[in-house]
Amino acid sequence: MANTLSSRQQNILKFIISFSERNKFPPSIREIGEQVGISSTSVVNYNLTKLEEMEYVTRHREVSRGLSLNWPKLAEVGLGASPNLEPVQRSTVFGGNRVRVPVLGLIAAGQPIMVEPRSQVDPESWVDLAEGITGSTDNLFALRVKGNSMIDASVLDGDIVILRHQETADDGDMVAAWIEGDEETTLKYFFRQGKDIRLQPANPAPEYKPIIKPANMVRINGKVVSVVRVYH
Amino acid sequence: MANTLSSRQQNILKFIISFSERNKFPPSIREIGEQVGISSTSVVNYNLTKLEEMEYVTRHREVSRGLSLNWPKLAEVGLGASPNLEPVQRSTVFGGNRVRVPVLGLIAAGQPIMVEPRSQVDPESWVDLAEGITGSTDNLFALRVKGNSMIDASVLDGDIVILRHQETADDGDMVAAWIEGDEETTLKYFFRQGKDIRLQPANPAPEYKPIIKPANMVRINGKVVSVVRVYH
DNA sequence: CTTGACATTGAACATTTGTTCCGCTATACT
DNA sequence: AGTATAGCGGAACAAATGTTCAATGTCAAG
Repeated sequence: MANTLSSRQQNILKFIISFSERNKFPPSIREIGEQVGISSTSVVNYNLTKLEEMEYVTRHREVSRGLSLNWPKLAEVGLGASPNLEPVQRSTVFGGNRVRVPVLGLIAAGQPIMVEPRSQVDPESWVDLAEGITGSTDNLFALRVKGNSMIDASVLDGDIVILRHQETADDGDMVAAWIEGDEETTLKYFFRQGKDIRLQPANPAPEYKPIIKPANMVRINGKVVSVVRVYH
Repeated sequence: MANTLSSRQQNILKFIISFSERNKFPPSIREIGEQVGISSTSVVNYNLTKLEEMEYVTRHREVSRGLSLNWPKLAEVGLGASPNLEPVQRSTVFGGNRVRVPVLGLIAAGQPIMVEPRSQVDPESWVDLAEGITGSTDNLFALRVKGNSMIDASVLDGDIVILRHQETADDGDMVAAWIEGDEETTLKYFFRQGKDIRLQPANPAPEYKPIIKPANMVRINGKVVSVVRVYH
C-alpha cells in the first residue's frame, strides 16, 4: 500500500483541518472537492478512502460529514502543525477558560528520534489547562519529552511540553524543530547563525552537540510555552 | 423571552455535547430527537432555534450537522464544564475525566497555606488536568512556587506544583511542609532522621540548607505529584 | 506493445437530513 | 367563553450529501 501522501491528498487533509477549525464540524465531500479542485465527488471519496486506510482520518459511512481526523498520525508528516482544531473546548466556569491540548507523541530532546507513531488516540494523551496558564488558547499541542538534552533547562525526560504552533522563532526560544532530511523532530533552543539555524541543547554534556543546518532545512513546529511534569 | 432551559432543552444540549465529543462531529436533528425522545424533527428544530436564540448553539442553516456549541454560555448553566464532582461522560477516544485543581497561593512566600479541601477558599486560578496524568483525582491542590530552593530538582521559581493532600510522606518524596514556629510552608524533599524530620532543598547552593525539626513540629500538607511551568 | 494497477471523470442513484406547513393541546390572559 | 401563544406531533418536501458504476486516462512493469 502506498504509504506516501499525494499532493492532492495533502491538500485534502489541509482543507479538512482548516475547515474544521473554522466551522467546528467537518466538511462534506463536495466542499472538499470544490476547494481542492476536484470536479467529481467520487474522486474525493476515493482519496478519502485511501486516507482512511492510511489512518489519517476516520470515516463514518452513511453519515453526512462523518469525518474525523487522526492528529497523532497527522503530526508524523508535519501536518499536525495546528492541532487546535481538535474540538478544543473552552468554558468560563470560575472565570477561566480551559484548553484541551492533545499530546501528539514523543519528541526527542536527546538524539533526534522520530515522533512515535500511534494509530489510536491514547486515552491519556490529553492535557487540560486553564487558559491563564498558557495565555492564548490557539494552536496549542503537546509532546512528551524523550531524552535528557534539555535537563539544564529544567526539562526532564518524561516531561510533557506544551507548544504553540508557529513557523518562526526568536533567538533563545525553546522550540520543536523538524529537520528536513533527518525526518525527525527535536526539542532545542533556537538561534540564528547567519544563514544557518543552530539548534542548541541546554545540556552542556559533550554528547549533546548543537545541530546546525541551513535555514531552509529547519522547520519550526512550535515554541514551548509550558512544561508539565508528573511524578509517579 | 424565557431565559430558562427546559429539561428537554437541557437534554438536547447534553446529548449534543456527548455526541460531539464521542464522534468529533455534531449530531443530526433526527439523531437528537431519537436520543432525547422526540418523535418529530420539527420539535427538535424548534428547540434548536430556541437554543440558538439563547446563544447556546450556533446553527449553519442548510448544512447537515451544521451545529456548533457555545461553550462559554454552556458553562454558565453548568453544562460543558465538569468540576470534580460532576464529571461529564467521556469516551475513551476523547480521554478520561478532567480534574480541576485550585491554585491556592504561593509556597515558600512566608504565608502558611491552610489546606482545607472542603473550605470555600478563593483560589487565584485553576489548573485542569486529564485524570490519567495525576492518577487519583482526590485531594488535589496546587501552589505557585516562590524561590529557587528546588531548582536542582528542576522545579523553578514560578512553577505551579500540584500536590495531593496527605499528612505523611515517604523518604524522598517532594512535599509541601508547614513548620511550627516558622509559620510558613516550604517545598522540600522529605526524609526521616530518627525522631526528627529533615526537609532537604534540592539546590546544593550553600544558602539553601536543610531544615531539621522534631517530627511533631513538622506538618506535611501534601506530596508533589506534578509540576506545571509556563514560559512567558 | 501489452497488461494491469492506479487515478480520474461524469453522472445517476440512494440516503440522510434540514425545512416547512398544518393541526392539536394545554395554559394564561382578557 | 374567547383568544393568544408556546410547545408538540406528523408528514410531505427539498436540499444536501454519500455511494456506486461504467468509461477513460496514466504510467510503469513485463
